[in-house]
Amino acid sequence: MDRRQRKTREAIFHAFTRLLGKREYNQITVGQIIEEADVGRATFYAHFETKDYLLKAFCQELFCHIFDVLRQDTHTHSHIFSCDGADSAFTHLFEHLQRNDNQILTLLSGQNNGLFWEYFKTDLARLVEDQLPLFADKKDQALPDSFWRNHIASVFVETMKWWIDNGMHESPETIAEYF
Amino acid sequence: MDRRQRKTREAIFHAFTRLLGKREYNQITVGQIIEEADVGRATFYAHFETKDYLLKAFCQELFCHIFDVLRQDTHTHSHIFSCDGADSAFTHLFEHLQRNDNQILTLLSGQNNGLFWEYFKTDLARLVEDQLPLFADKKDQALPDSFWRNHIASVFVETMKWWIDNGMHESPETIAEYF
DNA sequence: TATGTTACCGAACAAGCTGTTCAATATGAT
DNA sequence: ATCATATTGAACAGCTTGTTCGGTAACATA
Repeated sequence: MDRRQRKTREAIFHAFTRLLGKREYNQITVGQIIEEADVGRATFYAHFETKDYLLKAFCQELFCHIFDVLRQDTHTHSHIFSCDGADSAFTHLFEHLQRNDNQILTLLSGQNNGLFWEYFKTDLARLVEDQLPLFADKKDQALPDSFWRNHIASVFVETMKWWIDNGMHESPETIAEYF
Repeated sequence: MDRRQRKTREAIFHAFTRLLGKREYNQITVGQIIEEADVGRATFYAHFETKDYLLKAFCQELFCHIFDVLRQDTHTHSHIFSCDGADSAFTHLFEHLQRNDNQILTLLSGQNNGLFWEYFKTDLARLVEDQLPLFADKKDQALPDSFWRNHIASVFVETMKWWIDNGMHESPETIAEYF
């Protein structure tokens, strides 16, 4: 990819992040983004068809990155330390969250961020898929697999939400325990 | 309330419902609403500050109504038939849903309806509060109460979502069982 | 029936946002 | 050095929002 394109893309992403810290997604306009990114209007639309596509690309890059790193971590750990895979993966995720890596917290907390959670959950699903065997002993035979997968991912997300909404006073380990 | 006000309010609500059947919430404009409702622009803004306030009032009226009826039903039933309170309340809710009472399904399924689910969950919380004792035996002592309440409401909502997204092939009783 | 109050209409309005176009310029790749 | 391509800035039509206004209709009260 052309260096100019990269620079513009990054500038837009960074501006977007900064604005998300101040305003709600719905309240952010393309005009604000291009001003904050110091980029021409036509340039923005050369990169992203609409604001929603920007959000999609943004989440894809961010969440995919986080989960990929996490999955790699887990593999590495299980190779080197052979610690408990399930606990480590989800606990690590809670830890990342508490440290607010990549300002992910800034995005997920707040008011009308259903879209962020939706994208987050989509990427989370793959992690759950990997860790599924570790929940096998808790699953009732009668439950359909797709229901079970969705249930685990949902409960994880809802646990996160509760944690965030309640001020994140508990330790990541405690939350992992609740989960 | 003045009959004229009632008429206008209903007209707007009905128009809103009809439009929600066609378009996504975000795609609906005030212009479309007042045209569909056959109501003056100024009149709309005399009733609702913005489109978001309309949504809020709309959901409040709809969801509150449904849950209130349900709670009354449950009480009546437990008086007359003294059937199992927990199963009946939640199973009844699944049944209402399957019959698509008040077109509630039309609102909850679809794409970007995070707001609807949010309002739904808020009203659901009160029902859960009532039925809480029935889950007491399943609760780990270590869990905070607020976590537990949120967990039950969340799992219910996520179960509903899964059911809807997967075509609602299962019977209400089966889904209640899964839940 | 008469009177005062309140809601509605509809048209117009400023302000803002969106997404597109274009020729001119700057930057990158080879 | 040359060509391809990304960016710019400005202008644009079209749409949406929320407000204002005088005139008209419906309501409540006596």
